[in-house]
Amino acid sequence: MNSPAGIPDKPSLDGIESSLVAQWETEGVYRFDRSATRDQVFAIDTPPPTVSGSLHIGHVFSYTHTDTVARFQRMRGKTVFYPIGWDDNGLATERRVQNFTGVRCDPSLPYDDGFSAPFHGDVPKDHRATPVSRPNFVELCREITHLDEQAFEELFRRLGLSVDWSLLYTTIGDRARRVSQRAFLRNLARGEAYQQDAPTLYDIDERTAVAQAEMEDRDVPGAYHQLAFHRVDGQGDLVIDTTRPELLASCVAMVAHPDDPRFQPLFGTTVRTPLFGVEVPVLAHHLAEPEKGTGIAMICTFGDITDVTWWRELNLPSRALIGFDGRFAAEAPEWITTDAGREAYAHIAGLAPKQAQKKVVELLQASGEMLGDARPISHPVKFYERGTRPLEIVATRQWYIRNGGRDNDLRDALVERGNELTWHPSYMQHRYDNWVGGLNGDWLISRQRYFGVPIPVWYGVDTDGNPDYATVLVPREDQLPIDPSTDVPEGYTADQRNVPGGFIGDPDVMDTWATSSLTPQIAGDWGDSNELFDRVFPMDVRPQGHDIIRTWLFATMVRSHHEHGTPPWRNAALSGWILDPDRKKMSKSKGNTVTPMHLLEQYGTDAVRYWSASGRPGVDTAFDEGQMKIGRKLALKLLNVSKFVLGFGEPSADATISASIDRAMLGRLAGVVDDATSAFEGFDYARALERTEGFFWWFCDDYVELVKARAYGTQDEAGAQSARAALRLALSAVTRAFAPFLPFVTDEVWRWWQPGSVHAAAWPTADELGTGISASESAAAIEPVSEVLAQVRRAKTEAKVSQRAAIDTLVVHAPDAARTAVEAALADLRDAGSIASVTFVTGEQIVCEVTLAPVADTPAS
RNA sequence: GGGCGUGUAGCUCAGUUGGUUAGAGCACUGCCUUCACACGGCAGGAGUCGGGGGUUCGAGUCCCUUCACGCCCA
Repeated sequence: MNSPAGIPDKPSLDGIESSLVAQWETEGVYRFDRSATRDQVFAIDTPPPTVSGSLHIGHVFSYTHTDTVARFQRMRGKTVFYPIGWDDNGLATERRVQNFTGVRCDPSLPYDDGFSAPFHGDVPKDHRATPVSRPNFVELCREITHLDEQAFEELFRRLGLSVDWSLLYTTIGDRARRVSQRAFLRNLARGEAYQQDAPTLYDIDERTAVAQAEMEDRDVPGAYHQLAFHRVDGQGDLVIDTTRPELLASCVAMVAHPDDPRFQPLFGTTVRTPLFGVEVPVLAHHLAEPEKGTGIAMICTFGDITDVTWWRELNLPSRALIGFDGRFAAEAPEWITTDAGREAYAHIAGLAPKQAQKKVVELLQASGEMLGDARPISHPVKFYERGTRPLEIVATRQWYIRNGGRDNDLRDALVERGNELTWHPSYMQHRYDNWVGGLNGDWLISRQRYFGVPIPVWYGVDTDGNPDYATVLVPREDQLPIDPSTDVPEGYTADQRNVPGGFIGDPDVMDTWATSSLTPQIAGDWGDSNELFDRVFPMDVRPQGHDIIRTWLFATMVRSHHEHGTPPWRNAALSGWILDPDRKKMSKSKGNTVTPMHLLEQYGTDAVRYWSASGRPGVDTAFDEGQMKIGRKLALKLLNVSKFVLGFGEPSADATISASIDRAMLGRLAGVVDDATSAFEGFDYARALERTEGFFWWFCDDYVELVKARAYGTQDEAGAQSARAALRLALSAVTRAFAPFLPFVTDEVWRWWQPGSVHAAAWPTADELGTGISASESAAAIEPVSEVLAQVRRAKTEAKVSQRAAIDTLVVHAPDAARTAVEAALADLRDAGSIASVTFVTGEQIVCEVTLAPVADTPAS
């Protein structure tokens, strides 16, 4: 058969990606229409990937899921707002820059405009980080992230994501800084943002405060130490168990459960701490656990979060000793008044907690105030999720945004906002509810870091030269973005910086989540003119990983609730993770990640997308190259069957689809299209793919085999026209139904015979297939025919002859209804099976007796 | 300790409100060089649906209980 013009003789998948990617860009297939009204728009709040290294196969997986939905909605006629951003600010980037270039930021240094980084990768192990100014450090961060961003873009384009690249943003870019600072100032004006001097979880290595969402418990070895406190009434000792004896100098009280009869008589009395001799009260609080240790504990400021609660609720003094450097204060504090106590403190002054513990234990053992030996245990301790040493609690001034952690009304309102979302899958909402319900403080957003969005305020400086944090100077919104370390507040001049009566800039930046919680506002260009924003907000869907519900999803909800009084989206679509073959989560730290580029090259993009799209929403999925092989097979099959079907040529203008089996095939396809459509509407791309794929293989294996002879013209003209028209109609619909999953091969074959891109074509509907045949009628017409065909094939396989081998007689035992269906397709069956004659016998089930034609002995005949 | 999820063939997974004999692909085995496709086609074997109990005419599906694994939180 000669291929018509436009159809290659040897269709191939090789190289189709690069030419189509370029074509899509030129044709603007995925360009957002800024004149569309909100009801015509489908808006996606795409996750901006963290730019700190390389993309791995997990990115391919989840971004493909969203892309299939975007393509579906576009084909349904929506104008799809599908932006992309790079999350490039934050600690992850700072670390990468430090490790890659061998520098560290020292904000006290002046800018050096001739500076260049000592290394670009391969920093020697013995290199001591070169200190650089903050502006130089930020420049390096921008340089390195820019390189990474180019690599990300290349991969995402190669992956065929139908994002509108003209909507690209970065979380450190001007637009993001402007939006982030504007939102903060609005929070501040409404009282949702506030500063507070309070105990804060603090990473002493990174030297920054850490939010509740960023910490995690890790089981670490520790030990119980039994310490004797001395009753002031001289009636003996009170013995406690503690894992942190080094904090003894920070002890402010003892605490036991109010119902505990062992300690009830002691409430209201005082004891003296061992070693330091500080007099502290014995108090009652319900959080004290009678079963834990000796049933009574010491409260230190601050050993853990419970200490903070006790400190607050029992109105205790603050006796913090560990500073920002993670070391004990150099001078003995004023509350230690005895000479012996001050002498003891001198031993731990300036030490880190671990060394201090060792020293305190030695001293206690020497004084006899520690009973017995330390008893090793394993217990959970709070860590910054990126940190290596336990968090300390340090009293500092920080900025917070109210998130319901200290306000039940707000908490309830945020839970209610969660109810306004449709969650996919629905059980993911529990994680949100649990997280919101379990909050125990507001959201700490200030970070003592460098590569981030500056907190856009200054403070007055009093006549003594001390910052007056109560006098907050703010910029106007039209001045944003600003950097308070270089910009000057209105009414001041630059030479008034840091001088009495002048001003001082806030040195901190915002937590990266404080900016990424505004992705809908950043992507939608929220601001003075909301021409774009009003067309896209609230967005239709937030796709994201289930592990960041407590951070990204929740934070975005908080900002939108405060600013807009609405959820930021209608749907939340949570994707699962990629697991390695041992069912462990793929992550960089485990070293089991797989990079995607070679897979895209080896199997083709469509094949990798096929594997991705077969991972069901929210379900963790094993990395499986086998699925990619199947995806490649599928793409090849579509290529080949398209060539075959189109090779029959166009049916005549008056062709009618009259053959029963043709109409039944289209009826089955109509049901599949309906199913795929409703699956997609519920974000279940995997089901849409599965249904379409199931139809497609049946179509190729059975239907095409059955009708190909008729389509060639072996029967009458009407039959040929019917087959050709039905084949083309089905091919068109199937190509479009596969388009969201296999964007390359579908567009390749579509362009052989249709104008424009398949991605600009309409999503198939049951109506256009025009049969009006129900699913059960289709099945009744098809299944007996498929069954007979299968039995004929089996007979040939068992006889070890070719499927082309001729059959003399076929006797079909079948119930009447099945017989009617088989007779309707009898000519096709005889062609497909090379069957000379067929007779029917009434029977319960379909059973075929096959008599093969004798095979000639001589090979030459 | 609380919450959520998962457990179906050697592997990866479908199985919608309970309804014939539990499905698909991979892998494996056999056959077919066939005129769209050998980067192919046709066919085959293979499962006590994690265990136990219950509801029901009927349970992979609903209820209870238990085990294993994973995740989130404390």
